[in-house]
Amino acid sequence: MSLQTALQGPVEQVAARLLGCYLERRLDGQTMLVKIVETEAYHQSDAASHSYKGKTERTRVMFGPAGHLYVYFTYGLHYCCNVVAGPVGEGSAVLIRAVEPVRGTELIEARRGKTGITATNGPAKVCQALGIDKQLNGHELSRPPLVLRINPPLAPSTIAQTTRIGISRAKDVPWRFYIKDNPYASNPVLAVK
DNA sequence: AGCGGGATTTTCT
DNA sequence: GAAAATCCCGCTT
Repeated sequence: MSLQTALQGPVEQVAARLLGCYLERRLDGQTMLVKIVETEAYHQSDAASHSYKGKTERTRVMFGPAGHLYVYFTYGLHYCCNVVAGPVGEGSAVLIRAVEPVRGTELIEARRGKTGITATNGPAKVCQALGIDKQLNGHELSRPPLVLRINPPLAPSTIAQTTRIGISRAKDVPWRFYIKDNPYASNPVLAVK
């Protein structure tokens, strides 16, 4: 399955599709490999999305080709990263909310100053762990030093679908996805809401 | 265990 | 000028 094929179609479907896929990050001569365990979908038709009000300097990448990385800065000190989805001209992307370390766990925990699930169970934590900042905004995820590797789709019965976290508009849109029973998914308790 | 505030800067109104 | 797709610490129960 190619990267481009996996990123086309409805963005909420892409968000579910990215669960179980790997991100490979080269940094300072070392490699970190993580599994995506939690995502959220955002689309220009969605009031919670940065792309809702149309293309701006900040959201330019969201409207570009699929497979690029959209990085934004928020709350004065945090970065969050998204995988751009859909055709050029459509403002859609998938927020990477949580990952599970597969390789390079020691480096990840050292970069975060935390161990265990608290090292990577939140969108800004993922960026800090993997060293993702504004320099990687617009980066092509088919090329080093940051590669998105598509894995076989997970069985639907292993995926949980809920409303999104940390937004004030379109709270009822159930576009958050995570791998059931995965301890690295952030705050599973919110699933019932 | 749960709540509340502070950090800190980009972006849009 | 205010809000923001967050995180962490410290205080209270």
